[in-house]
Amino acid sequence: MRRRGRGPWWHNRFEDFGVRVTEPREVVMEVLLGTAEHLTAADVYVRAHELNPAIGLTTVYRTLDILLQMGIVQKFDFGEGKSRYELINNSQSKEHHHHLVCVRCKTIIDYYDFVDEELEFIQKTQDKLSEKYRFHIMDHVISFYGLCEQCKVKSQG
Amino acid sequence: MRRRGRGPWWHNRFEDFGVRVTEPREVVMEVLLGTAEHLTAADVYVRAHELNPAIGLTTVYRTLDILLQMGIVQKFDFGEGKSRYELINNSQSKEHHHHLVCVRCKTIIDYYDFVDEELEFIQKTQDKLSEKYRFHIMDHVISFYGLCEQCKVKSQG
DNA sequence: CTTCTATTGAAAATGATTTTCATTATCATA
DNA sequence: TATGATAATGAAAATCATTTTCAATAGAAG
Repeated sequence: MRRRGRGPWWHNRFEDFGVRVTEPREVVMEVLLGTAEHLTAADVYVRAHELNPAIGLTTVYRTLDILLQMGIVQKFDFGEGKSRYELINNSQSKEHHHHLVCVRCKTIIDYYDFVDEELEFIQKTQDKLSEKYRFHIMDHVISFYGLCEQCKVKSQG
Repeated sequence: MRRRGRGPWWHNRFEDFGVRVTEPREVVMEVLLGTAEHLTAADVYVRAHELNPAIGLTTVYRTLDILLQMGIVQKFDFGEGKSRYELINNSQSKEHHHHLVCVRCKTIIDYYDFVDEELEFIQKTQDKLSEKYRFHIMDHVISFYGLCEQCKVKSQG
């Protein structure tokens, strides 16, 4: 699932999208591919910078936005005042997960469980939504909000 | 379902949460109760200001955060660079909805459909998550990302 | 090689949110 | 009802993520 023509898979995606494959964009992809989870733009910048110090923060922002529009990354906002990005792994993959957010201490727990039920539900909903709103759905986010164990205890005290 | 003691329902919630019921907080609640959908902090400020010009933006932010922690409002981030707030209506209510977000033009469509399937799925998942992560879940958000009709067409051109 | 256009990075601008801090309001109790 | 402790407030300043501007550069097509 790697090369076709001459380069990694995303080269074709860039081409299809009508943008050039450039050094900075390659580096940003490299960073995203080489890491685990939700990075902020600044995180990406720091790592990209290690690989190639010529790359600027502005370009990182711009590249992330392009990747977002292409459906290659997903953008999250957890109310931290900044966004986080991560590569989209197909919904079926084990990387797919969602979040439990504590509204008090703002802790975020990733959970990878219960994908079966989710898949079934998402499939149904997605199909209906696509049709009704003529929307091409590429991805989804599910987040639960509440109190983590510690904050729950504090509430009662 | 209104008064008990002397005041609207949220007075008790404030009390339970250990914070005072003050004029600015009442006004913020009034604004939220009197409007339809997702307001930014600035929106709330403007409206609160009309009702009582003494109220400051800082207090609006602080109040919204308290309401968030109490589970009275929900905070949304759609990647606009600012958050939006709205009162939480019970999941079963007709007000409950989710969002379709266009990653290209950033348009947001609220949808109110398919609550039945959702309720079933959410119930199951929520119960399991609560137990496994000892998390007290108060609310959830489901968002779909993709391309709206117009942007879909542009992509193909 | 030349031209046209996309891309880039630095710096400045923007804009939302938070922090600081002195003042004021509120509550429980003397 | 007066009082002292503490919560809440608003204005201004500080932060910090993100966007815009703009001149310089790189890449593709001829």
